[in-house]
Amino acid sequence: MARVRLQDVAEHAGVSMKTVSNVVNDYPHVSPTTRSQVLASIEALGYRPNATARRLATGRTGTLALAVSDVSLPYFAELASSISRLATSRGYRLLLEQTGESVEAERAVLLGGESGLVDGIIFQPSHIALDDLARYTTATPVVLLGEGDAPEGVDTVMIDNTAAAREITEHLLHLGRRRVAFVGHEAHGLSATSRQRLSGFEAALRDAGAQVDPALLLATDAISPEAAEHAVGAALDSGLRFDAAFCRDDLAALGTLSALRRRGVRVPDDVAVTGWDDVTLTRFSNPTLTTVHPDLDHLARSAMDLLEERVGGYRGPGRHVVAPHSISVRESAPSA
Amino acid sequence: MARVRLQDVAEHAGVSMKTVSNVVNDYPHVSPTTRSQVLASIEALGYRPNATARRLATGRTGTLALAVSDVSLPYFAELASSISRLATSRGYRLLLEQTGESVEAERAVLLGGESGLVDGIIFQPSHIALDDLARYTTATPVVLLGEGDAPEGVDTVMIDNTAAAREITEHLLHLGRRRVAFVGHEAHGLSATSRQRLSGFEAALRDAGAQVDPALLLATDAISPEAAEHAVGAALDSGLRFDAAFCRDDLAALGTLSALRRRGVRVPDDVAVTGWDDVTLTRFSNPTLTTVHPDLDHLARSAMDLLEERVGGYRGPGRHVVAPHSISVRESAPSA
DNA sequence: TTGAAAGCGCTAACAG
DNA sequence: CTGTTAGCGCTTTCAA
Repeated sequence: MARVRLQDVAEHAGVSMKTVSNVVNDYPHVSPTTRSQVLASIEALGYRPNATARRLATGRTGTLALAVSDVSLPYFAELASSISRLATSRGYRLLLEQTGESVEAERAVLLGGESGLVDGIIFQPSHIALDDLARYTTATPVVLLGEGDAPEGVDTVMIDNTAAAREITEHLLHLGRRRVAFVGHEAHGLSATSRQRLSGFEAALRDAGAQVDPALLLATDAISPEAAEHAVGAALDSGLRFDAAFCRDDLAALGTLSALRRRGVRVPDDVAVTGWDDVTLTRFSNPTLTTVHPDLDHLARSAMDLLEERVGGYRGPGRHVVAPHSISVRESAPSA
Repeated sequence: MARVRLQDVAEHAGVSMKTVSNVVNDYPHVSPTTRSQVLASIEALGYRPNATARRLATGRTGTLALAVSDVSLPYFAELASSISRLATSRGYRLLLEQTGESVEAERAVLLGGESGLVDGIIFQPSHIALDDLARYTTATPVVLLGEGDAPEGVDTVMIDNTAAAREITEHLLHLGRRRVAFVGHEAHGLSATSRQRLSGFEAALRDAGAQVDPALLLATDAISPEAAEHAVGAALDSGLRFDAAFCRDDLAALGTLSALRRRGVRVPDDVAVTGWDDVTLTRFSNPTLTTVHPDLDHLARSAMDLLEERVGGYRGPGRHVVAPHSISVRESAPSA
């Protein structure tokens, strides 16, 4: 499959490489005759420009990276879908990186492995520490997603986790619930995400004069519905009682619903349940799920905007966009 | 951020570019002294090899593309996660492409836009026609996923859809169900996927002497739980009755469960429901979902194997791997 | 074991 | 409006 090069097209058309290049890149100043001639040659030879060579020559890769822990998690899947669409519409390709549960992998994202491969990175860190983040910041523009502190000089986009946590807890309190469990934070090594949600949760309880019972903080050893089901199940079996469950995310909520159902506990009658992320399936669970709705569109768009500015050469201080959120009220914790 | 080049390292270390290159690429024949010297210089200057330049020089990109319609769909999300992990473990990066509902986009995947960007493509087509597929096959190695016919010479990996459809239909028949609806195929322009599942479905019904009632083929105008909920809801409201629903995929099944629940129809007592794909959430729906379980691991691994052989230069005829499947029996259509 | 130099395919000054 | 030419940063014969 001898590849056809710009050179070959030039010869075939009897013009210079520059002219072919001009045609390929839709340069304005090419005579119509020449243009059609060149186009004919391109067609005849089946020429396709080599993206790699172009990259090397221009220095722009036209590629962005999205790094999340695991795209099989519905929230990240929806985020990836959204970012991918946006990237395409703005003329970028999208490289997908999964960091799993490994801090190493998160570091590698920042170090960029081999650099020069992408113009910028949209990165939702899960486990890496703040100072690590700061240390590994490289020349490649980065926008941080999710929550947690960010090193100075780095752009971030996130919803106000603490406020959202407070709101959805208040929603539970308005329902008259007083023994509210928190489900799904990490048993060891609390993530920034969990920390913020917990903090809003506790603040709301305190403000309402409700008790914050440490026994009601049900940690899990994984971010998964299975782990949540297990944790909630074990708690119930040990005799623990509560009338509401604030779940760290929709997946934990799904596991919680499952644990409750298997034990004949009615939702929302006996226990009201809330999730976080408002992924599609929350509208199809049984019961449907009350959950925090982040404005994913706004989030994705902001991230792309900030990143494009950095790619475009912006060198200023870190910007911090707070994306809007709302509470999607459904059956698992209806309106009062 | 003046980039550090191989050249710079060479000068700093007082050796030639070739030597630095040798060190960077772990070439065997470099004297330990030289090596450590070079490594020191690399460290000192903070050198990172430029991937693009390397690509241009070697011709290998070290990148694979995965093209699916939409990664926010759970099955594709789980597929992408799996393929991404595999790709990483084999030393590739993964470019994510979403084709949405557009045949154009699917063509573009094959044409490769600008080529030379990836070594190979794993592609699950949704809408493109067979002859289109054949016409647009290019120099870039491709492995086709999903179902449907493939042009000669192209590698494919899929489960035996027709057989799986037959099996899960038989499961429903063993439960004594006789009026089985089919939910979720396209109203216009049946996809190859739907066609095969329908054909296995109908074959099983016929073999059992059950009736194939055209009124029970509930098409939807999108591949989504909403669309399925709508279609099933409309059918029920119009007085249509059935005792089982074979859903084209898990999302359609979720929508079906929802429609049934809203109308007080009990699952599985009144209507048994089955899905397809066995995505994570099927274990947490209420009721949990009986569904076709494709061996995703086998599927992903096979696709990678075939692709790597092609990338490695294999030019033989198309291979066709049939990945194993099974039926995951859960509450929505329990064992007889 | 290491060095010199010729590309990989394209872009972009700079001339013409 | 079009041609010439020098890189982009790395790999890779071929010599030394």
